[in-house]
Amino acid sequence: MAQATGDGTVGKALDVLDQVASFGRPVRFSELLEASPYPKATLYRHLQALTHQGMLSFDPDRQAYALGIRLVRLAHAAWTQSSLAPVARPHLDALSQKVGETVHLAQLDHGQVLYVDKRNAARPIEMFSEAGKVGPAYCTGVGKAMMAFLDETALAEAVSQQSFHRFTPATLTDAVALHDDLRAIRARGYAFDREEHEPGIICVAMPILTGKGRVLGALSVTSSTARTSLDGLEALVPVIRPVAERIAAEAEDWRFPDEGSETRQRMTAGM
Amino acid sequence: MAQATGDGTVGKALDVLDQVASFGRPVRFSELLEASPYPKATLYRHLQALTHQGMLSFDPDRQAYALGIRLVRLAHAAWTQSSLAPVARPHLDALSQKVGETVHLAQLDHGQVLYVDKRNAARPIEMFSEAGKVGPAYCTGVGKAMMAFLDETALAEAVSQQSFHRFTPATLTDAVALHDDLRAIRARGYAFDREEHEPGIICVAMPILTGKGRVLGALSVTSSTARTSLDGLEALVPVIRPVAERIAAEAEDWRFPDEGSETRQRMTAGM
DNA sequence: AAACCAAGTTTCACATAATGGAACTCTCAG
DNA sequence: CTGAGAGTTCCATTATGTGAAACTTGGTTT
Repeated sequence: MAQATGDGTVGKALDVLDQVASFGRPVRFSELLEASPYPKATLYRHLQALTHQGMLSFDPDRQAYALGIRLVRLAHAAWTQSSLAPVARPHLDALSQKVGETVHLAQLDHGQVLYVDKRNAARPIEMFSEAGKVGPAYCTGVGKAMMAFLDETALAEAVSQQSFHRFTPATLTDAVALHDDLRAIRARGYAFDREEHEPGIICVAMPILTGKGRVLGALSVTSSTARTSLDGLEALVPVIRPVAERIAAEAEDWRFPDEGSETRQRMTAGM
Repeated sequence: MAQATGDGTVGKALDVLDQVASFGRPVRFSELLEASPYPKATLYRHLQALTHQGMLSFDPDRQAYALGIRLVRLAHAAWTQSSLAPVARPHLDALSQKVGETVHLAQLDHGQVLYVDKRNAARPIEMFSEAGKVGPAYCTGVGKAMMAFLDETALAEAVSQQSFHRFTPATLTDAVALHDDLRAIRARGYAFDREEHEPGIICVAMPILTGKGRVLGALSVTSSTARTSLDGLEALVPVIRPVAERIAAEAEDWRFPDEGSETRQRMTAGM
């Protein structure tokens, strides 16, 4: 239901791409065929096209399709040219340093939370293996912080995409409970995760909003009930809020440093 | 000439995607139109479809298109399910620790070198802003190490995609010189970068090959002429080679830990 | 305020390109 | 050798993408 991809051929091809992604491992043609709404020939040609384009790679030994490295290249570009993530980087460094806790930066993607950066007080960030992860929106601080400030239609769509799986006793398991919490968040200006996703894990999350109130992303500080409490985290709000505001401001008037924009040929500095 | 995208509608749409990427910043419709081979309406519909699909994002304030965050999500999946990068991770850690120099892991993508991971002896890895970068193949250690072990047709294609720009006096500036070096590399089993890309920067690079001799990627240790010499780097070969072999072996019989593969809904562990 | 202009969006007849059933080819197992 | 399963190609049908041109919108000039 509500499969609703629909955007012509391109949409279908990207469907196939997602399908390959959803397996989380290289897949055989027949496995895809089984799970695909498309007939053999159609699926085949889409796989061909995507492979030819480098969006998929085909491992001839294993006879299996996997996601292609062109995606990594594109994502690098996406991350770099997104106004939010690169601008936020130094601020995340400073913030995690200051509060000594794990800091996340997230954006909303099809009703899900997508983590675009992270600072783990102790260990340094773990690259692609960490950033790029997605998680549920209805039971995470960042997710709720962002949803709370969506306009009506965007919110409705986002809510409809939530699965409301109960992870812990505190998980909000229906749209009504979620809306209540969102209302409170809107009034308060920031969100909490009260062990809603994982027992013992709590966080405060602050939305990152443009001057006009559009949601750019969210910022959170995560800790555990063993180390602190919700009150303890709330005490950090005066530290977190200005960081979020700063990031928003910088992201908004981020005028691109005029790099020579050669087509598809960005040189690296250090080999 | 040799624009050769060609794969039907999907290919064209991905062209557009690349075009947006090539700007390195959010772009207006008209800017794209100017640089696009496609007529207004066609370009417009492709942008619509891609945006709708989350491959592009449209910033309503700026009225500009940028790469979408869906790419980041897909790239995360690509990185995770690629057999090379995740398998290599601990080995890179160990290697950089051991040799105390910068270590790169790269793959070949359309004749260019794509860095998929990196360890910088001193500073921790710089995430998306580093991994995902592309560089020239003909004048880097990893690039030459990989090209040297391609089969004839793949090599011909890769060579044809080199730009042979002279970065330093040592840069190989034509196909003949490159072929000579590749022959030597094939004989020797590993490649050098003799300040060919950047003055003062040298490296040794080892290809990562499957049992059948297929190129999976390459591994390099980079340093500067101030700190060491080519001989000094060559002395590390006995350390590097087994690492490359180990990674190759593990990547080859990487049988995927059977995670529950829910479609498009991978849960995160720590909020 | 009216006229203008540029940027973006929609329309529509047409032609290209995607579709999918079926036939074909390969490879491997019995 | 025979059969089964997986993967690839064919081809008539039809859905889709195409692009010139008309239209709408928002901002600027006279």
